[in-house]
Amino acid sequence: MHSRPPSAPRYVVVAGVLRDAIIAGRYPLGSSLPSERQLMEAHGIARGTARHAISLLVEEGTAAVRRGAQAVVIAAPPPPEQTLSELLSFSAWARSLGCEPSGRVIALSRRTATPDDTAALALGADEPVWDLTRVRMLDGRAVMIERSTYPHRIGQIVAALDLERVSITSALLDHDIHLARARHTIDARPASADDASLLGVDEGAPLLRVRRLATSPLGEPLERGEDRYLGDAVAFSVDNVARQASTRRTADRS
Amino acid sequence: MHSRPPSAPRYVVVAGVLRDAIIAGRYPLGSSLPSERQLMEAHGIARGTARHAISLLVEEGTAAVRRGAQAVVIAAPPPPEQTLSELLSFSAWARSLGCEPSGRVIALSRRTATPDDTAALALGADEPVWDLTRVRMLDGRAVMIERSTYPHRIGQIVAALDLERVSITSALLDHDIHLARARHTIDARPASADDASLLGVDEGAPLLRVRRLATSPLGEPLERGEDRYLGDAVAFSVDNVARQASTRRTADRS
DNA sequence: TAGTGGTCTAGACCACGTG
DNA sequence: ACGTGGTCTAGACCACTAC
Repeated sequence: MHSRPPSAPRYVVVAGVLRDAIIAGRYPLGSSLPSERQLMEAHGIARGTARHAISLLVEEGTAAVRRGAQAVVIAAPPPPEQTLSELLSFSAWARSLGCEPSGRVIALSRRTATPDDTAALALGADEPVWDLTRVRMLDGRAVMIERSTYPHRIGQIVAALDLERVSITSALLDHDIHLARARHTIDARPASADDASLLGVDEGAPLLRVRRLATSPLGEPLERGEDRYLGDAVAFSVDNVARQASTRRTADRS
Repeated sequence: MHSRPPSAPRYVVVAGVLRDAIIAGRYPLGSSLPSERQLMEAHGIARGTARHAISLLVEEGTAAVRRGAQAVVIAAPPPPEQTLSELLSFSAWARSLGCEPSGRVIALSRRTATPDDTAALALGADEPVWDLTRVRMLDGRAVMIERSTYPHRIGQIVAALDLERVSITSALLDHDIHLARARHTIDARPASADDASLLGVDEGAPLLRVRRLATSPLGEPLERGEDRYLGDAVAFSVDNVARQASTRRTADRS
């Protein structure tokens, strides 16, 4: 069963009941969910609340709705992970895979922001920033090089951490700093000589490059990063639904 | 101005008014949008309708809301593209870049589905499928190899097309077949000998591999594809918001 | 403390698809 | 023809933020 905190909104509770019923096989793939009016009756709620519940299932890709027909189950409910934090936190992701995450700090230093940094991180001129380079490992195997740049306010906190032991994401949370949004840009690049020696591959080997800008709930940039993954170790999955603007192909930069 | 069809829902109209005002500089980045009560007054609408309008801006990443405070502008409104169709249609994407799309058919053939196909495309055993391989070009430069597999029902339609001239996506639309959802899995692979000669690069060059499963609004698989892009010609961007489950890193398959 | 967004109710009319 | 989801109204109470 999907357990929920005591006083969740009614629409969240109802959505959870439906999810559980789907998992239990009560509504197989392709079958219809109860109509909004039926949900009103069954749970003693108003129609708006029933609609809200179903809309949660639609957002997460579990159900699809058509005008004039009841909602249809089109996929199994996803596990209740914190998807974004898994994407931003290597540690959280590794643990969800059942792997032991580890890391080695290659470099940590303070410097003056370049014009490039001030634009991307919305800084004033000449503000200091922090650079952090790490090699990240799954069960002892190096799979990724992570190069991050932090504004000084964040870098101060990061620099004080035991980076081999604690997760930056969760340490920032302790300081009430929430990474709430992120934009990732993904392409393929050949391994440089540096990359190659850090990851133990040949120079020129295909790496998946992920450039990242993570922001607070209000859009203030908190971290700028470039990760390079072993091309055959990691993949990114994206779900796209018509009418949602989340993923796009971008032009070449050559 | 963002023009809209005559009888759009009120909440869409109001959202459009807000978008236009943001673009016009009336609500700069970081400023507050009108409160829901103010929108009720200004547009003569109920609060639910005002909420709905703002929620559109939140979904598309233009605004952010916090309990107790008015919504805040956190980004410029995105262009009114059909993002998914741009992702699924090379032609539409190319035109949005101001490039001339073209393509060359390498192979088109019918064969019996493998167990792999029947699982991915939800087919019966031994159903026929169609394979299509194309090289795709932007302004005459080969940037991508596209390998698609279609169930027979779709393949029939595709095989009858002048593939050098018409877009498959729009041709399917004429047959009332809507590609409404897609899952993309992205990683980096070295160019095979075949890839290399088709794209005019060296064997082993880094390619961005995108595996795709496109489905109807109800989740019926319509196309399975594997695209290989020149690593330095194309990138994918993903926007992630906390609490939404759209993108994830997946484990290695080695 | 005043105003805000988050939740919820109880009605209503419409366009649409399914039976 | 009927039931469905899509839209919209007009209230209400609460928890939270800003001042």
